[in-house]
Amino acid sequence: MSLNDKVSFRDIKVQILARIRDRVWPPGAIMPGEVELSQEFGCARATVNRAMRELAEEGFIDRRRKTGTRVNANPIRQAKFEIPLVRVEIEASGAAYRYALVSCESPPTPDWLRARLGLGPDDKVLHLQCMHYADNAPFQFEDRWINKATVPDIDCSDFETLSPNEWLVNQVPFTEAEISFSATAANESNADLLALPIGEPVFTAERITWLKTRPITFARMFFGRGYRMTTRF
Amino acid sequence: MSLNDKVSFRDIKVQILARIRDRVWPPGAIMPGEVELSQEFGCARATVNRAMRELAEEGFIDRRRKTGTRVNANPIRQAKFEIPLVRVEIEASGAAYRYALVSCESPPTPDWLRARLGLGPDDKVLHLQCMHYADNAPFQFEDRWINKATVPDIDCSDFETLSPNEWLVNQVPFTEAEISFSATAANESNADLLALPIGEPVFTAERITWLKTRPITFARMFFGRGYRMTTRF
DNA sequence: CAGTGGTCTAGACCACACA
DNA sequence: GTGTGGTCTAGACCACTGC
Repeated sequence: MSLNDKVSFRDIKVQILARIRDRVWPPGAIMPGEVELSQEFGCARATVNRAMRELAEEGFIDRRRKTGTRVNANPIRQAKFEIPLVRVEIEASGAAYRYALVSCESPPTPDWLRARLGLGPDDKVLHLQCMHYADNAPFQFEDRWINKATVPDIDCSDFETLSPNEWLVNQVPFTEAEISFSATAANESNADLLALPIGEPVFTAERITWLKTRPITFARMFFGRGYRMTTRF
Repeated sequence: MSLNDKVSFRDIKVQILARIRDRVWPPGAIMPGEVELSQEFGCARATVNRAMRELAEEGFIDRRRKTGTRVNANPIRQAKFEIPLVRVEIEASGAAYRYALVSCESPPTPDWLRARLGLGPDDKVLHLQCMHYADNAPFQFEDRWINKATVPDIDCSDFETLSPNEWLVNQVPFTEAEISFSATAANESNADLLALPIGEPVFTAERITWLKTRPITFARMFFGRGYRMTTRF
């Protein structure tokens, strides 16, 4: 016989989820406490605790001291997206990756960028544009500004063959990032490179990264026709 | 004095992250084992374990039995997005929410939908279209198909005043979902409702949900001008 | 104040993966 | 085999919060 196997926190998660799904504990209801459940399941309270902690992280239940745990009525569920390097994303799809630098210069810092990143009046930036291809089809056009104050040893020559994304990941750690996604229209600066007519919808990502409170880089990424970002849970 | 406070797994996370950021343990390097770290930090192994487990979940490190733990070279960091009800999202922004049903019918099931959801030849569907407004400005156009086999007690009258999204959340639990985001062009069916010229870029979300293996609903959501999905980490 | 979750400990055994 | 992470336990104390 081997019913002696210990109860795993995974088993408990499954059980609890089933009861939530089957409305044994309907949305908004208070569930039994950890002690009670640990007795029912025949395990330590810590085990129940881990199960419920994870369910709370996943947004199924809401836990508060003293009040107890209740089933979440509005399942504000969350979608996770992995944000890999472009090169990795392309290679994972089985396509051949190719990188090309389009332009690189050190222009005067535009005011909008100064405002966006909170740059001081004397901070200098590097501006560069590059393309990522998948099997020679345009996959992504990257338009990036780098704060020279945060990344001093930087030069256009660094990016002849290596994408700035990859270079930065390897050279500069970051502590915070903000990403946003939107739909924009292809314009003069990116339509040609993406092989799209001007005005065509383009899936667009913007990303700012900081090291502590100092801005490192601002990047806009324009994806080729038909790009989708997908997740499942 | 009170240096006697116990070491928290949070403290350990901070310490470890700092060492990773400062390249004390460079990307790809093997870190000390749990036992060693617990001695260094003066705490139980379980505490170090929890800290490192969370760091692994967050994608900073890679853990394997026997081999040990190494710092992730390619920070495949992940972005989390909350997917709340439209109504909640709008109200959270401080705007007034308004819902309007555009159309509702039970047409023959189109072949593309049959294929997309894996429906049988006799499965019937409900098709409905509705609008979500924020302060009377078009916020989202929702175009949804519901599988009547999975949601039997359903009728167009249910959606006169309550959005299908909200109705489904309250009536039908789901176990799995797939969401994807893309950029599309406004077309005859949604341009008017969103008050956009045809061809204008539209941020678009598609969502399929299942109860175990049975498809519940397929929805396309088209967002009004300038919509952005943002996250920070 | 009292009840519930949050966390830490010390110890144990297990599972996996590499040598 | 043997070392590392993975998990469970039993017990303890703490922290928040509603009464």
